[in-house]
Amino acid sequence: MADVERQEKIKELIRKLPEGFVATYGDLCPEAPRLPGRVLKMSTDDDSLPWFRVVRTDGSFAQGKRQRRLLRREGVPFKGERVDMEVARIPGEALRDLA
DNA sequence: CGGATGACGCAGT
DNA sequence: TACTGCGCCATCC
Repeated sequence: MADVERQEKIKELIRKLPEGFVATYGDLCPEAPRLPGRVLKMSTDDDSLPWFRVVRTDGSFAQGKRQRRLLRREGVPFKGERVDMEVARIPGEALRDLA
């Protein structure tokens, strides 16, 4: 089942996200940008997943103030109401290189 | 089993 | 920057 594989890999990548940094849905799964979102939604009970470190390409995020608070608390750089992607983003490739 | 849905991305307007 | 349309894929109905 390649489908499950893909979803597990996404979770795996999310777990690698360091404090203070973020990745986009596209970074987690380029061939299906919507999948990461589905995965997170399906596992909102999984505490091991730093879901708030996953944001959109333009730096906006899906979980409003709640997510903003968690990000700021980690020192993630902002640009207005959006994350400063130039500084905080960890591209998909780089993320995979992290052990 | 076909169509709608969604924590999306991207190009075009 | 905002909104639109289209593509993407696993789930839902």
